[in-house]
Amino acid sequence: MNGKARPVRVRIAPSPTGDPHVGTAYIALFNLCFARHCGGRFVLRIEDTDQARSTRESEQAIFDALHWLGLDYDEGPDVGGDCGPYRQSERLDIYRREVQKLLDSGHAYYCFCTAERLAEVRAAQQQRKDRIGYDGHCRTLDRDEAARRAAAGEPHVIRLAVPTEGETTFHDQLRGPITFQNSTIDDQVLLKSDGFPTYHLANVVDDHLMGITHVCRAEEWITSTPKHVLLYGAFGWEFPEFVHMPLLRNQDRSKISKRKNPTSLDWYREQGFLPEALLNFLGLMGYSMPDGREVFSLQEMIDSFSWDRVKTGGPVFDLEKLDWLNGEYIRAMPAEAFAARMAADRLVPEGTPDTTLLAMAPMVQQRVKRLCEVPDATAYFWRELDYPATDLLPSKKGQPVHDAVETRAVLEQVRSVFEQLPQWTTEAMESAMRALCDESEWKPRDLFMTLRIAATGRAVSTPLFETMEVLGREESLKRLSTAIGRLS
RNA sequence: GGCCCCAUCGUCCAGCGGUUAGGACACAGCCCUUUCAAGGCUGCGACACGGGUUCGAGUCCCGUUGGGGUCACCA
Repeated sequence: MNGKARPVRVRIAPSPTGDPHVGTAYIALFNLCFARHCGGRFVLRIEDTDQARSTRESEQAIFDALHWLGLDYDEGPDVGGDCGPYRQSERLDIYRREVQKLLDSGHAYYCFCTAERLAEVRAAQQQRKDRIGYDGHCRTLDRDEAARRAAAGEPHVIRLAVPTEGETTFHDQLRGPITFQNSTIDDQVLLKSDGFPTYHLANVVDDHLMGITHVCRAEEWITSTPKHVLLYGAFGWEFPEFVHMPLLRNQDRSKISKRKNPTSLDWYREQGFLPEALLNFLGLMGYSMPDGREVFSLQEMIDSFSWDRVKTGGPVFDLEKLDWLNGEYIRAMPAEAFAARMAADRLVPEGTPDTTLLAMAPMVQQRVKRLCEVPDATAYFWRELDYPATDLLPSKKGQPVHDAVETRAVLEQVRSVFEQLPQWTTEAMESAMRALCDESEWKPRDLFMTLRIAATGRAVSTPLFETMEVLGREESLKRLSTAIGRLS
């Protein structure tokens, strides 16, 4: 359709407002996969044309989030490139220069309508159930006169003169041709009264100047695409290929939103989702591997990438599946890596010996889905937890199996066995305890649970003897004594 | 409401005219088992509806319904 020989160049163009959005990562992922698959380049452009809402903090958060995810761009504000500046607020002269061309060719016109008038027009249209849009009031103004007024400093915007008749069609990579009647397209503002361009103008000008060959963005942009197409036409520029990705959805199928879903990438990072897992999950939203694999790396997605494998239906964002996937990635980590991660993320007390972390790692990895669960899941490794004495008494279906006297007696036996155990190892402890069961009325199940409570303070824990091995003999005996004390 | 997009299990995907409609998450049961996990096995569960086209439609076309997006000097 176009760009036969042009090297592939794609971009994401987030606006730096609020927290870095999961949708940005989603679109970035697909752009990056396509670019890398074709040996093209992936660009980050900051669309900060909304002076009121854009902030530098938000911009920095976008950089950080993208880098955290490993969605590294080849060009961007913080990494440079040959097509800069990559921040629209630094390209204002370019937009003014370009929009002047449109003014000269009659494709755009000055508009002096006040916000009040526009509101009135809109209200009237709404009441009459008319088409909503600018009524063309200033379109017929004398060109020279309008230019004079503008030059004299009268507040104004510049609008696109959309043809009143005919239709505009563009090709979407995933959806085929999409047609709009020109009569339904508004005379969009191109340059705002503050001298800043609107998204529409800046986006088209920059995509052209930056050599963007494929505009892959979210589905919500489809309705503004004909305006962009008209702009390319007015400028006499070559059209890019358009690719509109489906929108991520809330459970109720509305566009994913902060109120109904966590949308901040910072949140995912804080919760302890691994970048690889989040990327994999996002890839699952709308994409599938040729062999049906659900767990795959970014590189594997890049290698297999094809628009043919992208779905158009809007996927519901399912945190439960992300949790499962994150668990898969956590379990797949080498124990050394997980241990290092626990320390680096301060999920464990500072100064914890590597040997301890390494011993714990396999037990913990298997039991958490998010890294943020680690501190609670390992609490009893660092301190003796409080618990009611009754937790120590084994019961079956609510009926007591051993009373406090029996339980205390067996714990004292256990303590003396453990004190004399030649080796403080899982194997030694387990065989000693099973032997004790053979000689007493205690079933392993009951004894082990009582010991589990004594050692960890919880009915749910990492494997008993492995845990006690990590705790060490001294600490374990101390906790046994505490338990015995509670039954006195 | 106008315009535009979309439509296979509850959810995410496979299917690109001929399939007992497959997999994953979740859920349920069983197994393993010192708890919880993890793992294994089994089960539950879908082509929105109506017309065409065709020897034959989940697959192609049209309509209906449903869902979504968009109608700003926000992107």
